[in-house]
Amino acid sequence: MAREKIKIRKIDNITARQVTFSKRRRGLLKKAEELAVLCDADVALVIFSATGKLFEYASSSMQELLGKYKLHSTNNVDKVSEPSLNLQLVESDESRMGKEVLDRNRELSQLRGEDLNGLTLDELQRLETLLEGGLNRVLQTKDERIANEIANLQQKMMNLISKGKRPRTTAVELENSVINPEDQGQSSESVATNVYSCNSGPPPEDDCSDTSLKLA
Amino acid sequence: MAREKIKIRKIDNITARQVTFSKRRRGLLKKAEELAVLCDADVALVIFSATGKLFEYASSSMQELLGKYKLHSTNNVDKVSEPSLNLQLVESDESRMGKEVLDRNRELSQLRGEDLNGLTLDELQRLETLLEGGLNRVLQTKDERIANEIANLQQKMMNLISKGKRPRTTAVELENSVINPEDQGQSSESVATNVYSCNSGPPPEDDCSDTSLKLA
DNA sequence: TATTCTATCTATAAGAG
DNA sequence: TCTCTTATAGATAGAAT
Repeated sequence: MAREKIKIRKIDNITARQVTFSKRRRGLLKKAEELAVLCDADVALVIFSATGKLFEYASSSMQELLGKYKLHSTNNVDKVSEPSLNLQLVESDESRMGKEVLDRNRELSQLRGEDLNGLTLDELQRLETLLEGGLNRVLQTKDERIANEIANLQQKMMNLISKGKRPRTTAVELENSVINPEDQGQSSESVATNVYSCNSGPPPEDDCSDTSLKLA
Repeated sequence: MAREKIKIRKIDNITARQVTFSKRRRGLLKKAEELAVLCDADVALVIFSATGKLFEYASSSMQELLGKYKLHSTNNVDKVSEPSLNLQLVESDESRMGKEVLDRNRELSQLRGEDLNGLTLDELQRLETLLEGGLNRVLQTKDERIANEIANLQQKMMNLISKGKRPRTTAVELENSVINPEDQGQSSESVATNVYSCNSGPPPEDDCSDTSLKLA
């Protein structure tokens, strides 16, 4: 836009490139602000020079804007935090955590109160997907944990049984017993109770209390 | 930069503002790219229109750039989590919920990956409850939003109908029509399509296109 | 709304300090 | 590296479509 027309490709001459960077950077920042003001838009602009220096503009809070961006963009927060498998260990980790914290913070503040009213339908949709994904992961982990605990308990019981106690259920019956996932999330005690409930009737009081103590 | 010089402040006329937004947005995106190419810089640009629509440019991966930004900017995660904006309401709210937010933050970062394995069953249970609550709030807000949009559209349609158009569905039928929540989050147009789908058959082309245009 | 058409206004490439 | 100057390329306000 000046004396001569130039092609849009990396400027070879280093000095010229730096000069151009300085000029155009200013222009870009200015125009970013103008757009935000004139059109009531939210604008975030981040520029890193080739030497790594940072320049930025944000019409409001950069954090807010980036958080909002996260909601709109591929809500793959996980995918985002994963890809840096190869390089900078500490660095990428820090930035990842920072990002995570920010994201979560924003999400939390949104799901906490009525901030939700400020969100668009699309944003709500993304939040929903996000929360659902998290919830599913939690549920899955919980179920696995419970299944493991139950397995452990069964093992312990079988050990006891093999030590001479007279079982009210055989080993085979225990293995085939169906555990109701609805009754999870409690202590070992309640799980044990659950196992007992698979029997046809309640155990005699003496043995029951005895076993419960050992399992608790 | 044209017929007349304008002052850099919010354009009052809505139409003019939108037109300007469209033009300047393009210009800004173009210049962002030019700067990146010419000067070998890393540039990230995020623009939200006043209506919440997202436009973006990133010279490389937006994720990488934002991560890089996090490192350079206030490396301070604490300062970041405090961005309680500018309102007293928010602030008091923030301090009141401060601890809880921090806790949830930790929990949420845990539900991201396999960190869940470090949690006890009880902790998982808490997480589950938390997420369920948030999810419910999001869903409720979304449903309300959708219901509102639908109501608006119905009102518009009824207005059209009352202006003499011969309806294929009566007002009562419209009110009783069941809207499928799966099809939300889109423009008025798609919702209108949805409403039409509640009819026994597709509307004649002439009227359909006519109404669609007026609703869009 | 988004484009197209101009007349103008801005940004900026070169060059000099 | 930044600034100022100046000529020119580029962006865009307003109007029309």
